[in-house]
Amino acid sequence: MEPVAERRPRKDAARNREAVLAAADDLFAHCESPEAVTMADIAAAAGVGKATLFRGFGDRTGLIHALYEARLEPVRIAIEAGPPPLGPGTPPLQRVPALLDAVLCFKLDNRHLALALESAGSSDSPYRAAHYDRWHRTLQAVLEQIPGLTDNAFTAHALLAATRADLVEYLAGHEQVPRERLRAQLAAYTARLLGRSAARRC
Amino acid sequence: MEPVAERRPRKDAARNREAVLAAADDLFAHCESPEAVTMADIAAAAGVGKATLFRGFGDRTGLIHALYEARLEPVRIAIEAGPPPLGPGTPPLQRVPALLDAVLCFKLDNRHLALALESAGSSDSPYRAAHYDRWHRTLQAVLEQIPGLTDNAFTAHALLAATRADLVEYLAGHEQVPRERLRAQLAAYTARLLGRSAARRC
DNA sequence: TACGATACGGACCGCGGGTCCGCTTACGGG
DNA sequence: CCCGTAAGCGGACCCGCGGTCCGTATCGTA
Repeated sequence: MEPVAERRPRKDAARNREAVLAAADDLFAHCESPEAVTMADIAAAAGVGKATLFRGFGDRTGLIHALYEARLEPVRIAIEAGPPPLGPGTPPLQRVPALLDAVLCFKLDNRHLALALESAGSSDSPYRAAHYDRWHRTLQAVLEQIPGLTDNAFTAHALLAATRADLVEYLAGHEQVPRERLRAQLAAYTARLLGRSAARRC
Repeated sequence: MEPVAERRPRKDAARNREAVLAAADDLFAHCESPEAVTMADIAAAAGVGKATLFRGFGDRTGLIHALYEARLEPVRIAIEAGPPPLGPGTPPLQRVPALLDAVLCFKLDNRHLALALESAGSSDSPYRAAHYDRWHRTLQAVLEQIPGLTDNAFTAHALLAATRADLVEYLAGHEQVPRERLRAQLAAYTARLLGRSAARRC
């Protein structure tokens, strides 16, 4: 019944964990489709036995989640405690587009990962993932501060849906839309939605 | 080099095809997750050998596509040649929300199918499917008719993203949002986006 | 009725996620 | 410094699923 002290892992275990994450990131980044990279591939690339993957991460989606969260952390911190326009203390009308732009940029920079995560099989809907919930709560909270809006929970979902990994991949990859153009379009879309809701009184 | 006459299939083949579609629809409808129903299950439920599935539909995604297109056809027809507010000849500002509502309702009524299709594995992005392209073209074309809008291709994607099957499933299933409320929220969202762009001049 | 073409079905295969168990290695106490 | 032990390792192994093959049954026709 002690507080149990949470024994820290052995040194080699930690080293292996890092090796696996690095190898997985690399493989996902260099392969066409996320499901083209198998667990055995990752284990081999990391110079490690397959069981080590499963012991360390539970299963395939656990591994992907761990990778994703690791890459996401800087963004999370910037949102929770960073300077404007991302951090708190930014006026809502600027923070909403800033949040969405951050999400979009993250997905552009980590297309392979986001894709691997969101297409991980429908057994775990992307909407039940912790990071989605964080983003949704944050966005909704900011929307609440803008007067004249309703149904902010839905609105937040709908806005985030515009940054879905496979859509981003389709537009940036298949349709070759340049990064800056995509960002501009999302910004314009957001602006139109927030509209003259509190900006310019008629 | 003849026009090849496209020999019609044998009677039992046609019957089996229908049996398979019916069985698959039923299984997808009654199972938790789309990937819980295997090809062998479908074959068994249809009283047919596995090879018959693959001969008739190519592969798993082919079968799901066939099912989806079959269920979708009435909606397609209503959009292409039906009466207002869905059909052509409707004023754009009413037709956009009508189109989105039709998509939403279809996905609500066919949650299992839409989910099965969109989570069919990332090898085939939902954005490369024929039906998505149809919807996107239609929606974009209608948006073009509304003055004061830009980036209509992106806007159409973003609006359609709000009706993604897994989002709909999450809201209607997990969050228990009632059907009419969802429809109203999507309508409000759309209306806000189209805003006073041509509705009410200040 | 007889015969070719078409379709059938279930045994079979390969592959990938996940597990098991005998061996190795880190690390704290003597 | 060495030893005991438990945490960690690895790859052979298992299982289930998508997809194929081929001998057999059925349809449609003359």
